[in-house]
Amino acid sequence: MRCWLIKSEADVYSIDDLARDGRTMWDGVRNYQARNWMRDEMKPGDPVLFYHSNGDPPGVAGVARVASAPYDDPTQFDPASLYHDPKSTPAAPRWQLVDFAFVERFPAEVPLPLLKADPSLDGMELLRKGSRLSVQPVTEAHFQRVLALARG
DNA sequence: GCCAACGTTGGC
DNA sequence: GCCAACGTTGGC
Repeated sequence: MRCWLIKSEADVYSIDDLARDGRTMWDGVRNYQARNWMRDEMKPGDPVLFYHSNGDPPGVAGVARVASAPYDDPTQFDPASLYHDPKSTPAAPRWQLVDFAFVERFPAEVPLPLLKADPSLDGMELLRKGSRLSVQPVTEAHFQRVLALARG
């Protein structure tokens, strides 16, 4: 089992939206590295930190878990979708995704400055300068540390 | 709103 | 295959 982190802008799709929906299809990822993690490495049941990017401050808002095997992102075939990819066909799809299910919402977000200030999180991909990957692996130690921070 | 970091595209 | 131009992400 591996641990993960996914990013979403809270005003686009937040942990509260996931709590309401129960589970969701993580569509629209159009970065090959992020796709590869979902397609090749994620397993149902893997725990996932849910990060709100672009907040003031940004921070980790809760926990989800991988809730499906990978499958083709249907939005790539839909000309009406923002995520339509004209170079992608059902016979040769480019983009795969997984579903995520709600696990918990933290009482308060763990803010990015707190993560940055924590020496035990050194090396976390999220904290790397210039890191933009929206789906990324997290070590179990880092995952547990974020949970500990969330529980104060 | 600014800008650094990064990924992708396309000309050559 | 190189690399400049461009678009996007995301913190500040």
